[in-house]
Amino acid sequence: MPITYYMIYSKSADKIIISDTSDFNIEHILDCGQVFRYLKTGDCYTLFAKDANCLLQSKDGCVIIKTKFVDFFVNYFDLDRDYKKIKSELVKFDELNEPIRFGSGIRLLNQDPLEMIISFIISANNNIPRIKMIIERLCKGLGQNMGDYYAFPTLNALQSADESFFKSIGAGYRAMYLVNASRQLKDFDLDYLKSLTTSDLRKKLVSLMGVGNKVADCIMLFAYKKTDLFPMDTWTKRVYTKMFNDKTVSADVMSKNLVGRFGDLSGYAQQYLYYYFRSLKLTY
DNA sequence: TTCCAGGGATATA
DNA sequence: TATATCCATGGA
Repeated sequence: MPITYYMIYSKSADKIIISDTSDFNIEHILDCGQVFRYLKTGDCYTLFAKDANCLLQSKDGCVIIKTKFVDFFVNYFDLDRDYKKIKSELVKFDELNEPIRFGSGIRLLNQDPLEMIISFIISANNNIPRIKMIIERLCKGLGQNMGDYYAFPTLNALQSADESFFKSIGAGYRAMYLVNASRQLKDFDLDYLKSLTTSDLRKKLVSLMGVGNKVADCIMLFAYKKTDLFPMDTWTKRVYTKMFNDKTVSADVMSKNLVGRFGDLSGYAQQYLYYYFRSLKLTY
């Protein structure tokens, strides 16, 4: 039986080395809108996820990930998935040809469900620099002090905060959503939810205050690896309009039509399209 | 000054 | 079920 998979990385106690960077690009991964907690310092990036951190650096054609949390980040960066295969399937769609070439090093991260729920409630009708700033203040205000950084807050910490706190960090009218959603989450088993179908999980997530279909799709894509979905935001609506020359349909119908087109790889297709067209500042 | 950002809640028909 | 309006904030 042939072995079709090969390792793109090696790991030791304190670092991961990505030897094949054709499917791993730091900028592509960080700038495609799935993650908000990172800093650029010189030619390095510092990334924070849940209560862990790592340092990312390109060197001699490799990417080095320095961290105390090696196994956590092997999973986080989705290193055991074959992105060549995914891209070879998606590139059969003409409209994905250039976006895949442009964002060839994108990977869909396996992020923490609670962090994604809170982050994407904050993301609604907001822009990425402000989302980053609000989340940074959130961690500083409620997250555990890890020494040289702050962890993402636990659910208990989030539940201890009131509306005035969330307003003080700049959340605006989403402050009330964050208070209510945090309360509602006491009845959620976030690990169990992964076993639900995309449709059932979406129903569960949109019951949270501040979570609609788009935010739910982002949570499912970035925390639960549900890829038979296509989050429709202000950019991907423009992509749809450009692709089909039709801006009369609702976002839900757009999403449904695109999932009909890209199937189980829709979530990946969405990231390539989002990253490419946002970089072009596509307008109607 | 107005528009816009990884939209959602609410009222209304 | 489908559409209209309102919502904090700050950069462009």
